[in-house]
Amino acid sequence: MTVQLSEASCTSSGAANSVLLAFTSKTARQIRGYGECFPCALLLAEAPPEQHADFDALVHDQDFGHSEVLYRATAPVDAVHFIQMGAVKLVRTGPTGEQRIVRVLKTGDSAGTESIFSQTYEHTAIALGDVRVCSIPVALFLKLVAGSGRTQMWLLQKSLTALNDVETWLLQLAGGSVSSRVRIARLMLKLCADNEGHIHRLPLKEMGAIVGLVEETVCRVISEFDRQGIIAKDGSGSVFGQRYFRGNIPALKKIAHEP
Amino acid sequence: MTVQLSEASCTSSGAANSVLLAFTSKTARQIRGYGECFPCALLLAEAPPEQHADFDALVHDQDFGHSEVLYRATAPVDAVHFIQMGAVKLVRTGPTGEQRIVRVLKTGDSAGTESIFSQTYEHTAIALGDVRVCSIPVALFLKLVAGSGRTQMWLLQKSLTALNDVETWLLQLAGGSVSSRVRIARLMLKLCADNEGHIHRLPLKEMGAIVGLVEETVCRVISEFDRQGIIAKDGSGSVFGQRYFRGNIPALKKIAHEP
DNA sequence: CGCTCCGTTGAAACGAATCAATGAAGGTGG
DNA sequence: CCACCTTCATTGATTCGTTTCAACGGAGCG
Repeated sequence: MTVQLSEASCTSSGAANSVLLAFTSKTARQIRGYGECFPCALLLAEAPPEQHADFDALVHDQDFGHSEVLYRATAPVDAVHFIQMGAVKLVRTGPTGEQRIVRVLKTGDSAGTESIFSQTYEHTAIALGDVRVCSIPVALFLKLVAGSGRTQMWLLQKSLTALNDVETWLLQLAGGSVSSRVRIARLMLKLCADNEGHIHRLPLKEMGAIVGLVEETVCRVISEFDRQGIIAKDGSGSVFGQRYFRGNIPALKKIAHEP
Repeated sequence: MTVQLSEASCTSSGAANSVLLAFTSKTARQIRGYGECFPCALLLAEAPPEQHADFDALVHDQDFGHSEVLYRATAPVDAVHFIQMGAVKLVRTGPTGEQRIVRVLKTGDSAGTESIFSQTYEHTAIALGDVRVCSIPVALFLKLVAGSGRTQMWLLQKSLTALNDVETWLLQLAGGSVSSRVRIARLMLKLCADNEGHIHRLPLKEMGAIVGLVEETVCRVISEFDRQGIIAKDGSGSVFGQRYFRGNIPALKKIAHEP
């Protein structure tokens, strides 16, 4: 039996060029049970059979709780992680110690692959809420990648998507002539968790670290949105309400397109 | 005769992981005369002989003058360009029309490769000063890449380097809590043309488009640097003086590390 | 010569950072 | 179970930096 497995079911951002990524084989789930994780399925499907044992021995699931560290900048690169569930922030530290969140990874993204050619990680990766990942030692990962053109193309595509994301980030969120109000509206649109208006809720300080604003300013803007009924602090009191906003997406989009 | 050809001689930013890129063969210059251009040399060395004719027919040098457009955002992707000489700015346009320079490419970088999986370009690429590039139709490029794992790894590495650059850009230059003075000092360090203190001189408005400041503010800061003797408007009057500043690099570095 | 583009400078308006103080929530240990 | 402590969110008053508006001079060009 042959089955088409496309990344569309796994990725969150951008329209994947599925021509390159669809592959025909037994589904990964059938192969070994890594079906939940597209990258693992791809790697396994492309690996020569004699490496399957390595794979089983070295690849493992890992769970992280809120604000736990997946890896730390300047630490030696030991593994790459594929996010099966949850969100992860990538933090950079500047020459004078200033910190800034440069990306937020969601389900289907990979963490650490930026650094596979470096000696040390370039970011600190921190879980936002509960996170489940597949971890692969970097040595094995490199071996598997080297042997598979398809995996290389997949990685390349992921990397280009990430590049695109960061540039969009830079354009739309980073300071400059755009008002705080607009920047935060744009940020909220980026942090959408679904199509129901659920928005990942970060601490105000973290939002500030993304858009380059101070905690208090973020608070003021969000309070204003709240007063205008554009967002609500979903089920205040419940755990849910501390993890998500509920937002009026069209209204936010309108603001995001203001000057 | 076998010769090691490493990209170190071609790239400008970051320490290339030459293990991956060094390849053993006749040098490209010997092969066909594309030796000046590392990517062409690589592609040609990796291409099967029957494609060499295509290569000769379709790959050609191209020159651009100051502020000429290499390609335009939203236009269909037709070719990728390897910069042999000069500098190119990549401009993005936001939802509300705001423009921002997200990267500046220099000799050894490639333009357009970000978009090889897209239908349309993501940036507008504009020459800064005189530029010479090698242009390859994207269809041929994709064919060559698909057939060569080494080229894929090279592209991947380039892409990761670009990602790294943009994130650094975002962290260090984009607004937020960093003062205009520091941001511009950092920008000037990025625009260094050599080790003699020559700095690429962009119109004030363009500098503003990079760091997210208004023309006038940039002017004030630069005037201040001038008054303090940190930079000079190299040989005012000469063509040279309109293309470069002369800067006191250590002094600029000192400012760049201020809070 | 008049035109436009670019750089330059000043004065005033605005927005965000800063400083400061308070309240709500969660965790800890008695 | 409650007092304590820490962290996070909130709000106000003030200060500071950057934008905005405006005006002018110089360079290049038709």
